Amino acid sequence: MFGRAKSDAATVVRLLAEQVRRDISFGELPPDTKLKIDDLRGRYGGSAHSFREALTLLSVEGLVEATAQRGFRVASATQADLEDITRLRAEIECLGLEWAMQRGDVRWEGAIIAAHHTLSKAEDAVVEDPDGHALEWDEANREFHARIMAACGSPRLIEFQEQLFQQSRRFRLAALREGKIDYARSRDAHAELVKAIVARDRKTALKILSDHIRGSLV
Amino acid sequence: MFGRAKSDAATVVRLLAEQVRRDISFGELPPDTKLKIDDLRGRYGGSAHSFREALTLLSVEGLVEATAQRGFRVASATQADLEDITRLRAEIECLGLEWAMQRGDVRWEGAIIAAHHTLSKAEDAVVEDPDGHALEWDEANREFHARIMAACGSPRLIEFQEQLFQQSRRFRLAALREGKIDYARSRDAHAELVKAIVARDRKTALKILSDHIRGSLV
DNA sequence: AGGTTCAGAAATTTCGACAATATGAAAAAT
DNA sequence: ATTTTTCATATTGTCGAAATTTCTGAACCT
Repeated sequence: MFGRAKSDAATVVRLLAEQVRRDISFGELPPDTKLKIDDLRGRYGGSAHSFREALTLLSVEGLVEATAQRGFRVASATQADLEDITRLRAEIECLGLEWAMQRGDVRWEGAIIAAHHTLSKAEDAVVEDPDGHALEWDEANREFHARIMAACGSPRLIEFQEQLFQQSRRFRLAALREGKIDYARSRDAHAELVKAIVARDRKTALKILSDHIRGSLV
Repeated sequence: MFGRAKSDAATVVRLLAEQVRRDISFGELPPDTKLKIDDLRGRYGGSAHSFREALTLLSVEGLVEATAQRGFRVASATQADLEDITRLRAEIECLGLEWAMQRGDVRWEGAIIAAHHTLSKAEDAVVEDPDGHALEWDEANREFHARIMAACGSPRLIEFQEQLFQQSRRFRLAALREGKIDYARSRDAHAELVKAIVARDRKTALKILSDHIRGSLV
C-alpha cells in the first residue's frame, strides 16, 4: 500500500523505509520527532546501517529531514507546507491530466473508470463508517489519481506526483481523524471528473481537478 | 528561515555523492555503467557503507538507478529521457517564473540582474574558448535559472527544478563537447528574458523562457 | 549446434563491534 | 550574567565477516 513502484523486490532497507513512511503518514511519528537510530532499531529491528540508508531515502523523498551531524527528524508539517503541497499538487496533476488527455487512449479511460468504480465503493463505505474504511478510501483515492497521471508519458512527473501525494497524506489523514473531510463533495468531484475525461472535455476536466485538489486536499 | 536550509556541512557520504554526481554529469561515468562498490572505493575512497548511502541518495535524485540485489548503475540517458526532462523543465521553470513574478520584489530583480551579469561574462568567454570556460558557463547558467525560481515561494518546486537541471546537465555538457550549443541564441534569450522580467511583462517572459529551454536545453 | 543444468566465483546486502568526531548541556570560572 | 571548560550522548565512518543472491562458464543432453 505504501510501497513504491520502482522495484517490487524487497530489501531490508526498503522494508524499513516503508514502515517508517507509514508511521509518519499515520501520525504515529509526529512532525519534528527526533529519529534516533537506536530507538528505531528497538521498534522496527534492522541494523544501524540499514536504518541510516532508509532514512537517507526518506529524506530525499521529503518525509524526513536530515541535518549533518545532527541526525534525522520527521519533517515538520506547517500550514505553509500544506499550502505548498496543495498548490503544487494542483499544478502537477493538472499538467499530468492535460498531457494524458492528449496521449491517453481508450484503455487509459477504462483504467480510470475501473479505479473510479473501486473508489466510489470506498466512498460509500467511508461515509457510513469513516474510521473503519478510511485507509481503504485513501488507497482507492491514491490509485484513482495515479491512474489519471499514468498516461501523461512523463515518468518524472508521475514520480513527483507520487511524492507530493505521499507528503500530503499526513495532512489528509489528520484532517480525516478530525472529521474535516467532506466526502460527499469529493465524491461528486470525482464522478464529474470521470465524466469530463471520457467526454474529452479538457477545459472542464482541468477545472474540476484543480478545484477538487485545492478545495479538499483529496 | 524560509526554504529548507541545505546544511553545507560536509559529511563523507555527501562528499562521495557530490563526486559521483559530478563524474556522472561530466560523462566520466557514462550512462548504464555498472557501479561496483569495490571499484568505486578504489577510485574515490570511503567505506563500502558510506558508498551505499551515497548511491542511495543519487538513486532518489535520478542520476543512478538502483535494483534490488543487483546493485547500482548510472541512469541511462536516452532520447526519451532528454525529451522528458526538457519538457518538464520548461513547464516547471515557467510555473516558478509565474509565481515569482507575482511575489518577487525589487531585490529579486536585482539578484537576477546580478546573476545575468555574471552569466553574460561567462557567455562571452565561452564563445571565444568553449572548452576552457564550459564549466564556468554552466555554473553561471545554473545560478541564473535558480535565481529566477528563488522567489516563487515553493521550496518543493525549487528542489524539483534543481533535480531536473542536474539531470539535464549530462545532456547539456555532452552537446557542448560536440559543439552543438548555440551560445549566441542562448545569450540573446537570456538578455531578453531579463528585460521582460524587470518590465514585468509576464506573457513575454514566460514565452521566452519556455522557448529558450525547449530550444536549446540551456 | 543449440539449449539446459549446475557448481564455483563474484557481488550485493546485511549485521555487529569499535573508533573518531560533533553536539548539547551541565559545571566551573571569569 | 556571561563565557569557558568538561563530559555524556549521538552521530558518523571504518573494518571485518556472514548470509544471500546473481553471474559465469564449463559440462551435459537433445
